Amino acid sequence: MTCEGNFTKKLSERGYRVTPQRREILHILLHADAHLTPAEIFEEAHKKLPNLTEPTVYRTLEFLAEIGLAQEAYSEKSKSAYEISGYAHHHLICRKCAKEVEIPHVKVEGLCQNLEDETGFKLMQNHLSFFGICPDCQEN
Amino acid sequence: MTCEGNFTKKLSERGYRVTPQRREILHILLHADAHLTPAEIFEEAHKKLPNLTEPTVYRTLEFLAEIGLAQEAYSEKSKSAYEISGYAHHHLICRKCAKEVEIPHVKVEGLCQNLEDETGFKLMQNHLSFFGICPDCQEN
DNA sequence: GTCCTTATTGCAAAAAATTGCAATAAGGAT
DNA sequence: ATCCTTATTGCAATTTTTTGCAATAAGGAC
Repeated sequence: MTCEGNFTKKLSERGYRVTPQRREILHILLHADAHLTPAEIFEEAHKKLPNLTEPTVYRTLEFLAEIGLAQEAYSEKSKSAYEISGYAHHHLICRKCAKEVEIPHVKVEGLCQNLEDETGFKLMQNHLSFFGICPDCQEN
Repeated sequence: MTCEGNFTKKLSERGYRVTPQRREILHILLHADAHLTPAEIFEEAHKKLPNLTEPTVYRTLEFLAEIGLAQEAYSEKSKSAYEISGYAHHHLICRKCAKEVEIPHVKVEGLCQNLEDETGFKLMQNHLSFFGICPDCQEN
């Protein structure tokens, strides 16, 4: 089974079709160590699938996010970026140098629980982005 | 003094120019009860300033956010939206019906403090968006 | 394997957002 | 009030993202 097999299995189990395009995009997301923009994903996937088009990448990413296999990771200036859905985690991003620090979900869990209790909302929060200035940039 | 006077004053105090475009966009943001998209702001401002162009709206919003007079309020699917900078607050947004509940900053303050202490980052977090399903939509 | 249904893709076109640069006008100096 | 400097704007062109629709191909039935 290829590395994205677990994910394509979830697709077919849920009645969605497994296409080369979806397989390749999942593959790329799985091997990315950070989140990627649609443009980056297109560039990469296009090497393997020469007649893949941008609209397909955009629609596939949106689709994968909708069914929960990928998630949108908001980055600066509302440029969109995506990453594979894994363990819930969050990012602290420096507004100056763009350095990112990962925040484990446990840190945020208490707050989420409180919000759920108080508002009755069921949270689907698997990626928060906090912005700030990192220690290095504070000095300069 | 017009209603946006406080804001235009801050502009000139800090050496930025006060232009009809900036004045009008501030005016619109001030009278909005929610955050607005660049397109909505353009449409509105264009009535008063017929030869205002989109690029100016985009650049002005980005500029106002940069100097802290406005802030970007991330909404769904990374569409950008802006609101005037006031008291820090956050939103809990329903992914189904798009209903929004405001979350006062005090709820989030503790978490922010922890993150600052642990990472050394200085947070500039004046607007977080939490996503979930609201009580009404959970029933249906 | 072949056929059938329809989800998914690619293409073409449109809409939204961004960029570079010359023209304009804000605000200080005279 | 007029001039000067340069931040800011508008225009034109580009890039990015989205949409509609016909063509294709995934997956089930036979």
